[in-house]
Amino acid sequence: MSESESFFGDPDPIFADKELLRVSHLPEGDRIIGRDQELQKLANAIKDAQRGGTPNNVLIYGKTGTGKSLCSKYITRDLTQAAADNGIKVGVAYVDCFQESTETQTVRTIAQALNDPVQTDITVPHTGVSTSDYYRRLWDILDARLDVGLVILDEIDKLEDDNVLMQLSRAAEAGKVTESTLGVIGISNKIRYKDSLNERVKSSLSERDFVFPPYDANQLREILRSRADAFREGILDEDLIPKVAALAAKEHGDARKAIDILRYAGEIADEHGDDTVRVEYVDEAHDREEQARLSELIAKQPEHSKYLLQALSLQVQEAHDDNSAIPTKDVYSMYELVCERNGVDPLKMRRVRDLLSELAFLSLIEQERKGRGKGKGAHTVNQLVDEPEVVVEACKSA
DNA sequence: TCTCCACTGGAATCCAAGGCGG
DNA sequence: CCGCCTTGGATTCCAGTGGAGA
Repeated sequence: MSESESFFGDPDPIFADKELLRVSHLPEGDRIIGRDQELQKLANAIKDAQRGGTPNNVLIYGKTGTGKSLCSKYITRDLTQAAADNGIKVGVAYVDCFQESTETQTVRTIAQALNDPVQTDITVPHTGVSTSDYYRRLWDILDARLDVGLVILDEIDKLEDDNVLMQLSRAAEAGKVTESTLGVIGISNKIRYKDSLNERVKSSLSERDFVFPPYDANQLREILRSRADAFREGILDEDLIPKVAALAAKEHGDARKAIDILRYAGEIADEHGDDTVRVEYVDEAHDREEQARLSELIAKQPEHSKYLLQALSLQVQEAHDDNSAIPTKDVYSMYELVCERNGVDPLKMRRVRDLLSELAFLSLIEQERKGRGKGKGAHTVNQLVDEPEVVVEACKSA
């Protein structure tokens, strides 16, 4: 790559089209690997929509990185086009229930995604109106500009209550919408999710359910090869893709992880000024991937949760024992210091306990209740799941 | 086995931000 | 513009818990 000197610097020596290595990159149909059956089943479930009929509601299960979101997005996009050829207007709303976990937020997001203010003359404000108002606007939007609305609820198990599912799945029969119809695609990591639903929602929501199995090493290898165009010709070490695929297959067959590791390996080669992406970079790339995933999760947390994580990390470091469990009270006093250092007012104890149990729910920390003996009552101790140094680093970058 | 009491966690309440109808 | 309503985060209040020490 040294022959093309330019005032604007050399072209990227490693990547030809890095976009291909973004996880959100939606490949063309022939490039979704090893999911032909699943795509066909999904298509069958919702195919009525392309003639304006009501699609079946679907629940999809599978571990992270098994292509659930990808296939849902792909198939709904395909359906929207096929329907448009029949003169049927299909709208797709994608909701990440991790981010929009309350009923109000979910309805609002759906309404915003399906709305076109110019066409419907309906506004969907960010705050200030009641939940039922959001519902009413959503129904109006559906009737006004669509024949079929498809709602993808990703990480559906993170929803706080299932009222929204009830409303969505029964919208048509309850006469909320008359000119249009509605289908729901729910995506869950937890295979037992269905058991937590009440009977009515369960029967209407999971008319069909599918399980996406983890990718095996062969499929992962193929997936990685299909994205190898992201790199310049011939710079990948021969054993690189098989090694990354084997690593990811061992860890739950997560394709997203595999792609991320491949990208990091490329970046490491770039930093070393190396013109080959060597197989030796894989371990470091793996570390980076784990750190990045943690940072991403921590970055999504509220400000004070980050301070709490920092406080807990500091105490664990002070204790010189990565597995030491810190009582909530001690975490709180350290947290007050962290807040002071950052120039913010600390939250009260009660609120902090809520945030801590939320962090425990996300498996960023572990909590255990302990007794303390006479006159001491019960209390909770908190433990970091990850290395304190890593957590502190993640909090800083977030 | 009983008791003690700090900590837990549910519930009520407050507050800020923001839309809506009059 | 004003009063009223909604949501969601934070605070306040308080009854209940639970396990080591007696």
